[in-house]
Amino acid sequence: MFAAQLDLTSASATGMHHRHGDGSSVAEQRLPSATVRRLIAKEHVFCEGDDREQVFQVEEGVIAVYKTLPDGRRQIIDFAYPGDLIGLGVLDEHVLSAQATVPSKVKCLSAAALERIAESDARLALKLYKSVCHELAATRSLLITVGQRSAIERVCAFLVALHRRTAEAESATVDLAMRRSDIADLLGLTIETVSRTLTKLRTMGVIEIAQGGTRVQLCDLARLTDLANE
Amino acid sequence: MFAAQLDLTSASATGMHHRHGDGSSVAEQRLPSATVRRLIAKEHVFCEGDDREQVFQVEEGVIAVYKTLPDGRRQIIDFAYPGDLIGLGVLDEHVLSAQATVPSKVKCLSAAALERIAESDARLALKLYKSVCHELAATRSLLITVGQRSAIERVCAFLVALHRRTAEAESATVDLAMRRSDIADLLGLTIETVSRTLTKLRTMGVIEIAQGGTRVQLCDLARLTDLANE
DNA sequence: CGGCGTTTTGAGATATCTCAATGGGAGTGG
DNA sequence: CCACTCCCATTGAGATATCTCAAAACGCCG
Repeated sequence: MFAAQLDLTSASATGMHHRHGDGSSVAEQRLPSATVRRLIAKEHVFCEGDDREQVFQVEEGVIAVYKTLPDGRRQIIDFAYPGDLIGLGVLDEHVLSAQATVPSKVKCLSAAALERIAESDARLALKLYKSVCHELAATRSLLITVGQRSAIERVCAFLVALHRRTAEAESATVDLAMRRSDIADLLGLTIETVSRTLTKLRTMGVIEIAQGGTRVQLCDLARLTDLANE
Repeated sequence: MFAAQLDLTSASATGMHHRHGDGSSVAEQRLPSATVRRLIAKEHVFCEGDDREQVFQVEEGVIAVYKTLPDGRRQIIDFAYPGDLIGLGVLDEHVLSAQATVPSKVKCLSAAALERIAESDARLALKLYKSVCHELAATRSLLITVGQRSAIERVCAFLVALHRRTAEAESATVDLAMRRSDIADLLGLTIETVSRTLTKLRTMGVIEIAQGGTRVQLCDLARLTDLANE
């Protein structure tokens, strides 16, 4: 449920989520100063086929990373939350598109600079490696959800993962910060099925939905985890 | 359709540039000589939860990398073919299981040694990074297949990918080298649906099936690609 | 207040699954 | 060399989860 975790800025940056940051950043001095870009809902960070000039780190909001089939069907690969890196890869072009689901901010970093530095800096290269390993684990987890689970299991797994990923301490409430269509395209379901499943969970007393369907209270997290089948 | 691509032997054989200037290959000296392990069909290379002491490179055969849900449903994440690396990761334990689908051979490499070397060798670390990027791309591609495509599209996509991955020059024939159940668990379908879809493709004249259902001739590769929806 | 995008709900259609039976090879032992 | 068995693949028929199409309700913003 995260694109990549990487602490590129050292202790000087505050308010970041560092998950496996392990000390100061070597890249710090050499990376050109990063600019921040604001995005409105539905605005693209980049599109498939664009030159991969930059890598982005989410600062605020949610970015949906996705790919579309020729006929328009869309699979969301990942939602990127603050701290996550998007746009990493080995090619010159982006192979995925990335779009804000709500008003967001991203920090723009030079892809070339990052990779040039990594060529001589094992610490940074290893960090990139580990970040992508984490992203890979998240993608696998989604693959399992989409390949094997029923609609209700998928939605429960999504809610549990979202909670783990974004919940502030103690709070059993998650903010969806996206449309039903985004959840549907992540889970390989239709909007209607997502909606029906959510109301079924509400009827079962496992969740409560507020604020126009965007704020979800997880009343029975244990039950929810159980329904997700791990 | 591949776990990870990495030429570890040439990395050391061709000599890498080291910042410490000792002139010889770090990887070469410190990677313990690799042993080769033979596996019979269905034998495991490693299981989820095992200590991640080694990383393996497939030499012969096919290895299914998978994860099972508590209730036994299984999602195959990837088939690893000769040259592919399996077992890379950031944790001390394997999070996936790996099992030969046919008699196979794997080269065993020390995970600790590999990662220790990568800590001081940016070239190797960057290779690991790029390998995992490729694996990530393959997993995403499967995710899209499983999340968005119909049964016939999934099977076509599988056949096309298998062909790209394993076909010798000019040959329009692929060797399945696995059971229907393996294909089903990769594509998120049932054995019966895979079987029915295959015979439908045969009826349509797009493929021919020989040798007890393991050898498939792709009579109309263009059509097959088309049916896969890219 | 009106309009727009989104979500919810309903009812019927359908792709895929489930359960069950049949068939085919490959290997084994007589 | 021929049964016999086992495992796997195929085929069929009915069940069902999810999708599709359609309408109504909601919430937000100008």
